[in-house]
Amino acid sequence: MTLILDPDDPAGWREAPAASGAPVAPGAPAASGNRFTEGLNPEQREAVEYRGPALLIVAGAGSGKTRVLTHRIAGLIDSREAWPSQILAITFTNKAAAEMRERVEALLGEGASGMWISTFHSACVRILRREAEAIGLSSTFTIYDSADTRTVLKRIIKELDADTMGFTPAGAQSKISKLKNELSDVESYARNANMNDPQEVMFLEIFRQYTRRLRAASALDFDDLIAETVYLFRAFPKVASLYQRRFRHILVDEYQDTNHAQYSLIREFTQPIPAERVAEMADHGFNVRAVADSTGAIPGASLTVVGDSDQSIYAFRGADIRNISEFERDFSGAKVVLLEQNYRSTQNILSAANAVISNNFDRKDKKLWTAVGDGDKITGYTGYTAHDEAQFVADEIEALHRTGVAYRDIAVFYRTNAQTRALEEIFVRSALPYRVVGGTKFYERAEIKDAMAYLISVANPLDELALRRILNSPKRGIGPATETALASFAEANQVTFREAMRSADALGLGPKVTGAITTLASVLDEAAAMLAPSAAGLAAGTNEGASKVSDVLVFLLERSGLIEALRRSRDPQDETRAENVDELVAQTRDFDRDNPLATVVDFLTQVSLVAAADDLDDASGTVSLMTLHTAKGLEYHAVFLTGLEEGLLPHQMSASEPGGPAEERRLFYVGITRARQRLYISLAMSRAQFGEVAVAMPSRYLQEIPEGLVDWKQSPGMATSRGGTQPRALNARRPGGAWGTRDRDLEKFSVTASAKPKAEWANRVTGTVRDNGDLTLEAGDRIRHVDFGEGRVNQVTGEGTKRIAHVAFDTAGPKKLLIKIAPIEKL
DNA sequence: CAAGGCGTTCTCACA
DNA sequence: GAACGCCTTG
Repeated sequence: MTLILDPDDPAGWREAPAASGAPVAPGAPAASGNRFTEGLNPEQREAVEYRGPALLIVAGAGSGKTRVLTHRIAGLIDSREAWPSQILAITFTNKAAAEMRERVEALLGEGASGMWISTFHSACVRILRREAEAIGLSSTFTIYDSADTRTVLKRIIKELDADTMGFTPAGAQSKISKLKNELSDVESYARNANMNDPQEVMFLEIFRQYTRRLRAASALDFDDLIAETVYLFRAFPKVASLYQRRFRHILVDEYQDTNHAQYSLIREFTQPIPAERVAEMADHGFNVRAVADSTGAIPGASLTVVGDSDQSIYAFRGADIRNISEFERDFSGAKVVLLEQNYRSTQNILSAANAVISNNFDRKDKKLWTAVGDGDKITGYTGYTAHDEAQFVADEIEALHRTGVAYRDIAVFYRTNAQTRALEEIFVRSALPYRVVGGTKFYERAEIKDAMAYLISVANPLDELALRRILNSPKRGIGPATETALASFAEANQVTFREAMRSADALGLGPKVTGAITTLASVLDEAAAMLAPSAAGLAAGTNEGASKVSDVLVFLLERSGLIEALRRSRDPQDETRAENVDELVAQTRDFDRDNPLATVVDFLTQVSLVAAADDLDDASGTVSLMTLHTAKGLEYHAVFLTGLEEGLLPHQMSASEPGGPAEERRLFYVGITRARQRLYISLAMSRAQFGEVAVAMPSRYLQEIPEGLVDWKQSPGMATSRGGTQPRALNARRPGGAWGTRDRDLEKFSVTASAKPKAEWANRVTGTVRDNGDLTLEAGDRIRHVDFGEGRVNQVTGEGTKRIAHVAFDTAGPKKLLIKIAPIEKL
């Protein structure tokens, strides 16, 4: 095995300053009173200054943990206790990583190159690409996302006829993911499997096939990225030692969401290096003296973790809350610092959060408090339909905006992505600038996946999945039968799918099909040649002389005919698709500009690892819509929590999982604590599911908010007996318990849903899109709106199809309407 | 043998 | 409400 120096990161191996050589005695305070602790409260200061092998910072929501982390890192570097290159900080998203780097650099007043601040997945990819050969992978391995994984599993299940035994791609996927997060592989699973159970035997076969296929394609799934890095370190202690020697300070954010594999990885990073291996490394020319102790060994890196078990919301992907609750036991001599003072929210918001989360038993009691005062009450609203609820949200956003709150300081959260539809319809109609963060992402669109598959096929010729994807896209008359013929030819002749394509002549297919295949194969070969660096680049170990990513992509798009097929198509949707592909090209141009010597593989990696929260754009000046999961770690002046209904929050699927309702409650807690000044909670009494309208019940968590904190504009109680009885306090306990699943309540709801005039509510805001064509309006015109009645146009702004009428309605108040589609008529 | 049309299936959150 | 899979047609 060769010990590899980081070619693009020479600073990483510089000799460390003497100061970091001798491990600082646990508990010894660092120099205090420096500029990195000014303005911090005593607990924060302690978290910044403590020096020792292990530190747990229990950071309640909004307690300034990012500040503590960045100040801690800056302090370590500034005091010369560590070089930037000796620091490894793990964050949850790439955006958080970029932000942390900026803040550290701002504190230091200089660049801090060599510092690794990244997500678990990015750090692992970086290591695995460098050490790929050791574990029999190509360094250009592909990263499969869950859709890719599902496609592979679908094929396997079909081939094995496993669906007859009740196996589904989704089911197998989640089981395999769970196993990998526990660091189980096919062999270890096989050892413990009950071979008399046909179900288990079949699953084992699926798991084995899946593993084999990813291997053959030189591909890793998301879970592999972590697990393979752990295996690498365990199987090759010398490789592990390189990283253990280099990283002396490991910091992990959102520690409550780490799973077993990630935990194991952290353990590997913080292992000490025994004296014999240190001596061996010294023989290989590594400078180890600066970090070795008096016995000749290198002590384990110091570990700082930050987390809040109340914000643990990723149990579904294997996050183990015990990692944080048992930290002190795992790392003996660990110091714990508690941050409870909140600098984000008003007391009313915190009181609601505290009250809700206190319903989770089995937690360390922790109460957030603030010095900023009570603030406004929480505003509540119960809509009759999801559209009604969305209209409330839109109206309140406009009201906030009129008082001077910028759109970018407002966010709307929901439990499931499907809930965006109603919100978007209303927002578009209200001419409200918004942005859906995450969701059906750009890179998940079919045409983008196609274009990416071309790049992947060139970068990693072993990737059969990518090849099969592009085989008949654009349509070249290559159907499933031809695809199967190629696959069996490859199998029979022990060659790769790609080679089978090159020798398509030998398959005895029709001349047209054969021609299509060989043409595609040679286009890919030509593109592959573009990737090779020049002799000078090879000698220097850089990518010099290779074509730019954008050039390779444009070449592929043109020569494959993909872009032409989209442009020539009569399908109006293909026009948008062509634009999307153009957008992808523009992105590769940006990438080339920002990363001059980067490879196609670098681009593919970056795309694979973008997180939902990464495409947040603070400068966009729009309202942000996102799921509660994506919202973690963010904060807004005003927050709308929507769809607070049984079945959504808690989600239906959580009921059957142990700990499900408690995790859903934490999700609610995370949502509440994102708000700085204003919090809105809302729900609908009926919601479309499966395309059908279903009755919705208020979420059980709503009644956990103390009565006095919420100002209900329309409470669930009022809504049930609309127009009839007195408004009933939401929290009023009735004999037999609060509203929940009792039949009586169900009746009430269904009465409203069915007997109440449908004409009035079912279509209060129609879901259909109108087109008012070239209706012209100007200030002074009177109009009639289907929902809002009559009003007067005050102003018209915008151009063409984006013209917006600012209307003062006689009863409904001021609204902004997108003229083209608003259900209005001129009077 | 491929392409397009129609009935059937669900759908949680994410790197 | 759309993505998938099956079925018919070209």
